[in-house]
Amino acid sequence: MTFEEKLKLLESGVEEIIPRADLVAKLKSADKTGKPLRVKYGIDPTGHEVHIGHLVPIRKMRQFQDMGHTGVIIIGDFTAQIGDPTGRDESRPPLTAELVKQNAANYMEQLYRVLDPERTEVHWQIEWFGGMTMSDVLKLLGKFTLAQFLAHDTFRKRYENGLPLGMHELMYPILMAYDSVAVEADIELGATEQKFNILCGRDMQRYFDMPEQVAILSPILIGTDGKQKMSKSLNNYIAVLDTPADKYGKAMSIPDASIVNFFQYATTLPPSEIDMVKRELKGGEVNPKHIKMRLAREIVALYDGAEAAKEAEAAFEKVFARGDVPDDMPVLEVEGPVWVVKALTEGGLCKSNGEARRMMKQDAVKLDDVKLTDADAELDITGEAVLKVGKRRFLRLVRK
RNA sequence: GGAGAGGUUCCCGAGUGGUCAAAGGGAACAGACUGUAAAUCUGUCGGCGAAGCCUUCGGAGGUUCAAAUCCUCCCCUCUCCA
Repeated sequence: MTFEEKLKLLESGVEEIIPRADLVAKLKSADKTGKPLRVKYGIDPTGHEVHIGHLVPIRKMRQFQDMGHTGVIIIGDFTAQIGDPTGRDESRPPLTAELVKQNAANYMEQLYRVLDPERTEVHWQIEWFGGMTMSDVLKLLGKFTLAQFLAHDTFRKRYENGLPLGMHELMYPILMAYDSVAVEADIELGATEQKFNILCGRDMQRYFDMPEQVAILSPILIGTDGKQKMSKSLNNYIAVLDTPADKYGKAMSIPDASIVNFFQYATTLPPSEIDMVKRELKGGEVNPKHIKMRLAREIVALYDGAEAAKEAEAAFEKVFARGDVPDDMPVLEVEGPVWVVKALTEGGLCKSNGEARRMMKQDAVKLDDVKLTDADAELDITGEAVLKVGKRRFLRLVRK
């Protein structure tokens, strides 16, 4: 790969590079000296489920790794105690050390689906913050001013709207900034919402007489609802650990208007291909459904392989296009006649008896394609039968 | 420390003694229509084998036949003053 090609690849799918000239310079110097660049990305081990939105920068990291550079993952064991205030309008409850540890382990396992372990360094903030004294902390704090922070939308809005804003939350960008000093980052990756935090890192490095890192900001992946950013709390995410079938299904549920966005940021298709997708959508000759199917395939293939993608598609077609039942579904063994409602709750199709009754009332429950409406009915199965709630909840009942 | 405003079901938000499992909106779920798209219409949206009962309105007590609503204490948030 020529230098130009490399640069082009690294710039693709990226929202902003600050400053671009520095990136070019750093890459050139790395080429010359053979010294890999240190590419940082910080994670907050607050949850344990990684979704594909998180992986936009991680895939960028992988590209760097493939060029011989080093990925540096920071586990934010201290920042996790704060909770990233960015984009939030409320404070987050702190986590226990135990939980943080567990979350981090889960998180890394998922990241290694994308990252090259051979070229990944993992550091915990406690490595450098653990030994700091109050006077060290004060020194760090002294580098920044309140005005700087109030210039940041998140803080200003919370402040102006009279929402609680903890002092410790102001520490978040400062801790993150110092991470860059500690690991001597050349580049920091993050979503655009991390701009402020990452730029604080540049300031901090300058205070420590260190070359400043380059910020490479990825666009924020929109959620499957097509409206808000992908996030766990909005339940509009595709998780790395979702089954291929779930990934496929979730991808198919995105609104047409978001198809291009997903192609751009959730797949590895080259820009030329994406242009073609755009043209197809605009032309109106291809049913957007088919374009979306390709998208779904691409996404599944990225994490689970092409084979799994094909299978997921076949299963999807079977269930949703032909109204058939899937091959794989949870099984509930029954000894004799069962009360429908019990079967629905015990099989995990409904959360409560009440919900089960409601579903029946709403004509959502079927046993082998026969609508069930009597909530008092007993099911007497011979052999096996498939119980279905709505379009996508299935359970195989098996008579013991 | 002083003065004031608040904390309601997933979220926003109404509710100031019974008719309140709590208006309205959002989200979500289900049905119709479809392409697990959008838009639209309809319905559901605490738990219990459904009868009535149980749990819920920051927390703990209290008044009352009856409390989200009144009283006491406590916790938390915001605003203004210092």
